[in-house]
Amino acid sequence: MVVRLADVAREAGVSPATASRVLNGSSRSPAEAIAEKVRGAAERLGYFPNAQAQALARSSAGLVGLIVHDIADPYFSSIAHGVQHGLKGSGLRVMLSSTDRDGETEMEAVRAFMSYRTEGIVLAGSRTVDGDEHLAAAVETYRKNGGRVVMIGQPLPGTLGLRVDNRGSAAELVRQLVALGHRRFVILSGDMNLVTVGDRHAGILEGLAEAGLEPLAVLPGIFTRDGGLEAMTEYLESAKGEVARGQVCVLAANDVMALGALTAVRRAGLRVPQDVAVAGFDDIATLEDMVPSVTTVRLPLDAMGEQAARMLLGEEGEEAIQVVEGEPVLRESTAFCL
Amino acid sequence: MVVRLADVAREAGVSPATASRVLNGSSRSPAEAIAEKVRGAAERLGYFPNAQAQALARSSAGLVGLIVHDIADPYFSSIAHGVQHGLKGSGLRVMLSSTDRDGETEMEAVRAFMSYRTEGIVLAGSRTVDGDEHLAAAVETYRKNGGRVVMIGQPLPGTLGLRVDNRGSAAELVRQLVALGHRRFVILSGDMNLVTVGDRHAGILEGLAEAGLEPLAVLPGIFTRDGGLEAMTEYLESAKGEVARGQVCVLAANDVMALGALTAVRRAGLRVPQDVAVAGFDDIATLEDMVPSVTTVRLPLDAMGEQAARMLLGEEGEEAIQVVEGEPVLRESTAFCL
DNA sequence: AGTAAGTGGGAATGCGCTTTCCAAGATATA
DNA sequence: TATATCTTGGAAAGCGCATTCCCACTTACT
Repeated sequence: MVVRLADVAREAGVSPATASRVLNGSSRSPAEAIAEKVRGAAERLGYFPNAQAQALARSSAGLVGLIVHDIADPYFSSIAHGVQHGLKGSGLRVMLSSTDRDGETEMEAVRAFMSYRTEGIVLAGSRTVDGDEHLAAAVETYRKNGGRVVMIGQPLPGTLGLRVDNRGSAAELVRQLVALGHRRFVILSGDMNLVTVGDRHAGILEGLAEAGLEPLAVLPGIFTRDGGLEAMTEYLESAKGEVARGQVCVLAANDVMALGALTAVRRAGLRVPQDVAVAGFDDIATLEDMVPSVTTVRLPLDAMGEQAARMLLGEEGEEAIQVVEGEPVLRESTAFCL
Repeated sequence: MVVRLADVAREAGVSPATASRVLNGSSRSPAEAIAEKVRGAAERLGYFPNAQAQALARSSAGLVGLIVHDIADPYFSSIAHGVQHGLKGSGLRVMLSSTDRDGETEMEAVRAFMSYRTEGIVLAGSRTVDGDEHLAAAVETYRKNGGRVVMIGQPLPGTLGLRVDNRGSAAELVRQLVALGHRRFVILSGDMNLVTVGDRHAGILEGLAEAGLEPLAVLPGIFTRDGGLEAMTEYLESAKGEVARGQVCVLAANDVMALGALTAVRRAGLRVPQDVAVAGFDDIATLEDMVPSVTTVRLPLDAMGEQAARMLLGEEGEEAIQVVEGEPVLRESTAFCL
């Protein structure tokens, strides 16, 4: 049914060894006349090398693993795009795992990638405050077995990765907002068990402290658009007075939460930014088409994915960890209104 | 360095055959006492099966391929999410290829998936009007070699798939807009070489024709947000008069183009929907947070991905092709203004 | 012409696992 | 007790390919 290398060799009247040398970039390549015969035979028979067999023989599978929390989230899909792009031309294929933020699923992905002998793993998605020992152990095992791991966000010790300066960037955002005149902040935090959330939170508090301020409220929630919508809706219900007293500036833990919050504000019949100013974090693509445009901290997501891929390929010098600074981008959604 | 099954077997004092039977869901399972010894040994040694070797021995790799035009595009990332979800529990892993709409890259992906002996391929992304013979041939070869192919959009003949009724849905959208009072339409078409674009275009014309209308203009462009932005900007430059004469309704070939168009309109200092109404197609997630909310045709993207996965698994009866109807969702961006 | 060095192709081995196929022991039936 | 029927674990043969040797043969040089 399926054409094997041996079939091609027979058809071309050569040995499997020769056929192999012709069809795969071997260091030794046979005479052109023979090579031509082999290629002709392969073409005629419709030969496709069996990647599993190659992987076994070469003990290298030509795969890399990509783990993200949610591929439908623009944050991760941009990174995924960058990774694909960065891998282009390397001959490596990517295995994707979208874990829906489930730790067990994430571990399972690492184990699977271990089994598939992927050359490396790009692991995007926040670490959690408490439950990472298992993941760390799995990653460690993976590395011991010869795989490279590039983490985006907060690299685990020993791994390569891009460390996003969530804390510093958040603090800087707050500084700029304070300079604009804002004083009354509400933090829309997301799941505090996520390290990313914690860091951004800490950065915000730091920025506020520098100005001698404290947040009016801290709203926990889920780290998604709907999470932002819910938490904000609830807040606006319970704190009508606060908002009536003057413009409030909501600092969301990421952009999708900010979008949810934005919608919540509008549904409550309030204006952005006059009544409630809103800022996000990440600078996902759709943000620039919003009206009012939304303040955020820009992260070069696509480039980060690409760089992660290059680190995996070992093309990035031996800088184990690179720090990514976010750049605050002040837009209309946080215009200060007396 | 790396632990093999044979090592586990030796450690447990059994044969490799027995170890294999214990550790992988074989039909024959040894006595519990022995099984326990084997599991213990595997655990102690940190054994991970080599998926390549298993694939070779079983001649089945436990992989499925997923090909999308651009994983960063919310249309595709939603589908990808659905596919992942639909595969959950099947033990299948997904190999991703984001092709950036390049036919050659797409072909390469099919070939790679052929080599990796994936059980099937989910192929999302529009066919092109002219250049599909190669793809069709590759897909045909793939199928002959025993793989299933599920196409989302316009299934090629012989493949399984979800056929999106682009034409009918577009016509229906137009009907509803006409009923609202709109008469002056501009079509923002995207690359007419894409079948999806052509179908939606045809549907729009059909809807217009029913009302005895013709489009004011047809703007070709690239099938992305920036494509929409550019084409619309250009149009607004060159057709100031047209817009001044009264509200124009722009029908974009998809949502991301519509978002670009929206921004173009605003940058030109015009109002949505009073001066220019805008409608998209797909109903990507961020649409609901836009102000004004954007009219579109809703496609159940996530569910489509999930269903595609199930079709690949053969869980969907033997209906080879299922038709997906889009549902027009009229929102503020197309409010009719005299 | 004779030897050394180089070339090019093939036989054979092994990558790590699954899966027949066997054999030996256990149990059952007459 | 002797024969038939299950069970169970192991030996061995692949799965499809890359690659190391090895050998036959050229070419270069003295």
